[in-house]
Amino acid sequence: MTRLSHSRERMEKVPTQTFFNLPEEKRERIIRAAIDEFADNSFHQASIAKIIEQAGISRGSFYQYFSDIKDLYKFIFEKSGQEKMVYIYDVVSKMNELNTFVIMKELYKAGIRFANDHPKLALLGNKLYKEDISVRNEVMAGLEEKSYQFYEDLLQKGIEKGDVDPGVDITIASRLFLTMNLAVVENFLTNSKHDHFLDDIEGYLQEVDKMLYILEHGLKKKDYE
Amino acid sequence: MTRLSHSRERMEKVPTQTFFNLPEEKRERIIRAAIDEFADNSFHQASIAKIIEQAGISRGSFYQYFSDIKDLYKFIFEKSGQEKMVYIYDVVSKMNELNTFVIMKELYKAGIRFANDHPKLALLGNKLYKEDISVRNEVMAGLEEKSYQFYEDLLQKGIEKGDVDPGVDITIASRLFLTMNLAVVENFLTNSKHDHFLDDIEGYLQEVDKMLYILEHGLKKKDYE
DNA sequence: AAAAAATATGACAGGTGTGTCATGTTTTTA
DNA sequence: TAAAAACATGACACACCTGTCATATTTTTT
Repeated sequence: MTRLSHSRERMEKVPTQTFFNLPEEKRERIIRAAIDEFADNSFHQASIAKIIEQAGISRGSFYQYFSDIKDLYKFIFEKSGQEKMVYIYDVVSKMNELNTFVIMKELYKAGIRFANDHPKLALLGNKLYKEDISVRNEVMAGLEEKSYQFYEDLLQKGIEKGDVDPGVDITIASRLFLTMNLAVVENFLTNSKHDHFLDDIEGYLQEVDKMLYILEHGLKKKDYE
Repeated sequence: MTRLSHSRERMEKVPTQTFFNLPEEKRERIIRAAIDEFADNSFHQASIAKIIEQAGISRGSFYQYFSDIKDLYKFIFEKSGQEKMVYIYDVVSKMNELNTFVIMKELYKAGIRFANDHPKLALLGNKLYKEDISVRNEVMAGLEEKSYQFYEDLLQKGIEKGDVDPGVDITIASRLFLTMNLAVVENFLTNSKHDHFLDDIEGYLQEVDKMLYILEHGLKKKDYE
């Protein structure tokens, strides 16, 4: 209790307490408007003007909740991360038992399911990974390194389990893995927009299998002569 | 001759004839300013205001050479492509003789040498590949498809030569190859900026070897039991 | 119900950018 | 050398954005 009252410090929270005191409907409206804006625009193209316009709040109010658009971006990105966790939690929890390549496949699949259910969040996240390092550092606040670390651990465990070739450079492989994951989601998002609406994403998952086949076996022809 | 005179049509060239009539020194100043601006900023952040400021020309003059900033971007991107050609021409010409994986390696190496000699051009090109599809289509005008086609041909020849596993999906593999190429160059550019200045790029090429090892052999452990 | 605290508002100053245009200046042509 | 063509210039109108602030409204506290 004393704890709690102490937590109301002079340091402002990053979305302000005021923001969380808001009636849920209004708060949701702001969040939705922000997601739309960040899904459609790069960090620098996104504007407070458009967000408050769509959310139907005044400029003055915006600054009562966030100190600038970067704070809002951070908040939305974190929320997105939490939502994505829901999709990959099951896979992560089985990381020690399953074969490394099965894990990888499940991670890719989870990523696609997330993108299917929350296309705007996926879009927004992918956009962020394409931003300059300076923007990424400001908004993701070290989350990127965490991703790499996660994949490095996965591969390291894979070597210990005997699944993964000990000859591969783990740092490089994890970069490759993350990059490929982004490309896979990106590809899914563009295809599901333009082409036929794949209501079942199973068809698309076959594409992922082909991708993983390459990642697992390489491009070289096996069993000569 | 009649041909040549006919080519002076009512359709305005895209950098205007006026631009090419300019004294070389002035033209170069504009090109340099544009390269700087496009290397430092995204398509939407780049501005005519800053370019003319650095080049020391008036706003009115700019519009005598280009109809808007997109035209300038196109022009610079094309120039950059021509310059890059110089680096990969040798490799391309040997495409039929050499082993497919040797070709790939040489292509990566050529990309790195290009980035080493012309970091701003490489930066600018990499930035463009990260832009939205709409921007890419406007500026690259189908050049992207050409890149994919090039890699698909390389892989197809590889299968015919017996180098490449016929089981791999060529479309996906070519996407992977292009993506990796971008990542490699990106990585080189960031490293050569922040860390120690690698005056010899040979050290960095070892990284590329590790990358290609994965692409060639995959991540899976070989020779079981 | 009066005072205090919390929340909301939009006008405003100031910044950056674009494309145009009337007006110069220089070069070429006749 | 006079007319025409080519080239250069920067002020201007308009657009879009940001962060602040005096003021108004609502809610909570006393």
